[in-house]
Amino acid sequence: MKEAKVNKESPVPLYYQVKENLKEKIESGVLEPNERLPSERDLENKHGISRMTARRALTELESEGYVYREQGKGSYVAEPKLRQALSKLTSFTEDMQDRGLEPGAEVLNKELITVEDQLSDKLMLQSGEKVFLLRRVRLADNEPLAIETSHLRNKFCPGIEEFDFKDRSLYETLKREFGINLGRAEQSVEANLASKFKADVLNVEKGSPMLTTERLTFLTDGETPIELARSTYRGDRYKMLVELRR
Amino acid sequence: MKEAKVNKESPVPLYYQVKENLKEKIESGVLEPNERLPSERDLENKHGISRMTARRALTELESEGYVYREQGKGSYVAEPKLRQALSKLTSFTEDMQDRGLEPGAEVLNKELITVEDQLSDKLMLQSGEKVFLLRRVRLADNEPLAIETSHLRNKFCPGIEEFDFKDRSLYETLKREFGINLGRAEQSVEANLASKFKADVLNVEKGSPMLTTERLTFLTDGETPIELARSTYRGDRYKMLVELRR
DNA sequence: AAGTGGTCTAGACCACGTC
DNA sequence: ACGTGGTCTAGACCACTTG
Repeated sequence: MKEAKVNKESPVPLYYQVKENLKEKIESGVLEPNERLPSERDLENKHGISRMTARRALTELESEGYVYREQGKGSYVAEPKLRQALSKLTSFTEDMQDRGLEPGAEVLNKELITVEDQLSDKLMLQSGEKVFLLRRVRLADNEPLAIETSHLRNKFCPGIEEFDFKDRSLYETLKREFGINLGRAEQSVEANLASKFKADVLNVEKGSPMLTTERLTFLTDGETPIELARSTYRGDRYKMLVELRR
Repeated sequence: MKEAKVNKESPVPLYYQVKENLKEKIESGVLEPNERLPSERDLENKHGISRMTARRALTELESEGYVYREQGKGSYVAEPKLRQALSKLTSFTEDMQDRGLEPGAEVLNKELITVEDQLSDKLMLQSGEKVFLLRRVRLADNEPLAIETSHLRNKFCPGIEEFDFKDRSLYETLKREFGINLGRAEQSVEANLASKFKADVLNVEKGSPMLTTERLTFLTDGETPIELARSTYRGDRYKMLVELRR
């Protein structure tokens, strides 16, 4: 009985389909913490795939903290706290999902522009190079939480301005539609006060505390800047989490 | 020509031998940044292993930041900065020195106490366990920049209350006087407004933006909490820097 | 056209944990 | 004895980059 839970005709890799399938069951609570997951051989039979493919889905879930595995015993759902994405390069969408909130967006502004000044320097733009500007209000469980302004080098994602980003992750679009994987980012974080405009959009009082981040994101070579994003979060609702080492 | 660089009789996995072999060449500088690594097929032939095994060595090096890979091109040595301090666990003293500022401190409060509530939970205190509390104003080039309150588990550093912390790094003291090395920390960051007390101490207006961090620091086993520190930085003077990785 | 990394198969043997 | 995850093989086809 090969239940058709994966689509072998799809361009989406099989291991990825299986992985997302399981991740969804974990995040939705269908599979509870410390509950046993299907074994590699189970997945092999159920989906009609090879063991190495089933295995890859499980090992990636393990490395992302969704699952822990014990030799001779099985694979189990990890405790939620262990999968908190600390100090990882995540999109707003992933960040909210990790916190158990429903991410959303309302597009304020979307256009192709040319820019001058320091923004051009940080992105190391060639002269006249076009930038895709996307400004969105970001929602968590339908409440406005942040204003996010992304500047993307359009030469790496031509035509991206045609997509609707209301319910679409920018990073996921870069990966799926343009084959762009991100490598690392340099981020600064500071505290300031809400301007009249931001206060109105985020439904807080003018002068409320805000957490502002500026993120410069690079491709996997670690050197080519692709995005500069500025985000302003409601200080009363958002706490940033970081894991520090050594 | 199967050069005997890996030992197939060893209990050490083949992929791990190949991985460590390459990592050593990268760290020693035999392979320079952006230099091409052997392809998967090269490693296959050179070591007499299968491609999947060679592949695993390379993909793990990639996920650890030693290598970046590009489809159709090859695998390359990553820039050292990418694998260095992404988010370093640093003291205020080190942080200021990195920025080229002169660190300083004024001790506001220093005492041995017993605590209840959530602080006790976070530090996983045994009942009745003493905590060393140290509250200081932190200075940068002789200007007040932050208020820092540390709670240390006194059982790991008995007698620490005798030291003067005016011009002495707490972390440096733990290391030199008590042989305590820190492993990792979980830190949260949020924005809020200055209270009357904090505003006075830091010489700003009440209601100014402040960046507040709470850091739970663990020993090198990664499990034993030793310090809980809460810091409040002037929002107009301090910007936190973080490096994020995929 | 040749080489590269990305995905996938259908087997195999092993170490480990449970019954 | 049996099922589990850990390692490994020897192929295969694909998409992509470069000469």
